[in-house]
Amino acid sequence: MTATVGLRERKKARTREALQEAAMSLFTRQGFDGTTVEEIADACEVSPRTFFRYFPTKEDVLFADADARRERLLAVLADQPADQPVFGALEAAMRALAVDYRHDRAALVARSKVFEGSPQLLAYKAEHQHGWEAAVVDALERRTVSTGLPVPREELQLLTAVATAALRVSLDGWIADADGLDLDVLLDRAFGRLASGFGRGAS
Amino acid sequence: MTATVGLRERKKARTREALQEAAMSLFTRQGFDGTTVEEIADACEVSPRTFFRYFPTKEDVLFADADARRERLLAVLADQPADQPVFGALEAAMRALAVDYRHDRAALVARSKVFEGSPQLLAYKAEHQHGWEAAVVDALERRTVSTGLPVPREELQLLTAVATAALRVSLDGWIADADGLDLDVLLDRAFGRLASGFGRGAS
DNA sequence: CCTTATTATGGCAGCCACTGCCAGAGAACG
DNA sequence: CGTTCTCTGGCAGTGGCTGCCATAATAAGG
Repeated sequence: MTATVGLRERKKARTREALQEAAMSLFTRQGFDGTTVEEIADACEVSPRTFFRYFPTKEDVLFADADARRERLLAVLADQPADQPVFGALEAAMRALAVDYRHDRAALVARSKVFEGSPQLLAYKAEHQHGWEAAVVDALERRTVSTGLPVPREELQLLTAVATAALRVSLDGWIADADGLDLDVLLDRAFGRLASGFGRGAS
Repeated sequence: MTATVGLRERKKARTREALQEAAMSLFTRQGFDGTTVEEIADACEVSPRTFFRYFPTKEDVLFADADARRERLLAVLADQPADQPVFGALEAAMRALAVDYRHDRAALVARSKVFEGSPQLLAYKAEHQHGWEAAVVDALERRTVSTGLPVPREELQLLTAVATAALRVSLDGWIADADGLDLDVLLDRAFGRLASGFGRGAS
């Protein structure tokens, strides 16, 4: 175990990246379903068997970035001041995530196109986000426990689901680019609506 | 084309039902992933090839009821009075759906257990619900257009996502049976929270 | 250095979901 | 009764995914 990254780890990282890039490239050209693992592996001069040593499924090759983002979101959530209300903390976290997305809209759009082409892939993504929501709820629960103000778990679930929906709708609108609005504006609208409630809201 | 149901159609319906029941039975006993299509087909004395003539995927054998429910939900939505605000109509529709679920809690719990056992299946379910949300948004859009009060599509998406989240959280809580509360009570809570907004809500 | 333990990789065989194709058995219809 | 339609089964094949084992390369230790 060398302190500096050994030759082995560097090579692994390179292979991993190469697989991701080759996959994304092939997917955009011929679709997710129209691309076989063998093709991806061949493009990197690796055996298909090796592909599955890096990614448990063909889908997972598209979720490495998302996993990193998830970690960052949880970090942001943990960094929120203790006196911040739960929903406020959630909104801050979602906005932090949005900042991340804004950097590479083109990539997001490309990604979105790939996803659209395969129901299976969309399903996988939905499940991924679901697990992600569960992680957020857990984080919030730990947070509220430590502040001494217990919030029922079911309420945390609802809050998280709602905040996630706001982010999702905003992102979808931004990607579709219906009217060239900035992501921040869309987020302002969505969270604004949530804050004011639906009691006697829009017709 | 006989007006009365011919022998052929009756047999088809019976086979279809038999497949669904055999599948559910096997899934509960040995899990979704631990059951092959061949086993299901054998249990009904049918070839695996035939199974796929009734259901496009192994997963779909579990979604026949859900499809029927979706139709009913859209019908309820269409029946809402024109002066009903959008969110009110959504809540009414979700409550109608809940009435449906209440009838057979045991079945729902069993179903839920089967789903828990397979991430793939959960993914499929999530995608299914997503398509379902899209259908609701479309219905709402037609509705608001006909009442002459246009509501931006993005707002409808947010409303639908939020209402769906409320139903989902309530159902999950009811199934988990944390404290034996009735489904209606859980729905009251969830929709109550949504109505009052999150602006300065719970800590 | 040279030996030894780790670890990454490739290839093979195999399971299972799913599909296209074709042939045969039976219902529907005249 | 004959014709037509459709449901069905079997077969072959693709592709995702896994277990197993041999091999080659790297890392660790003397």
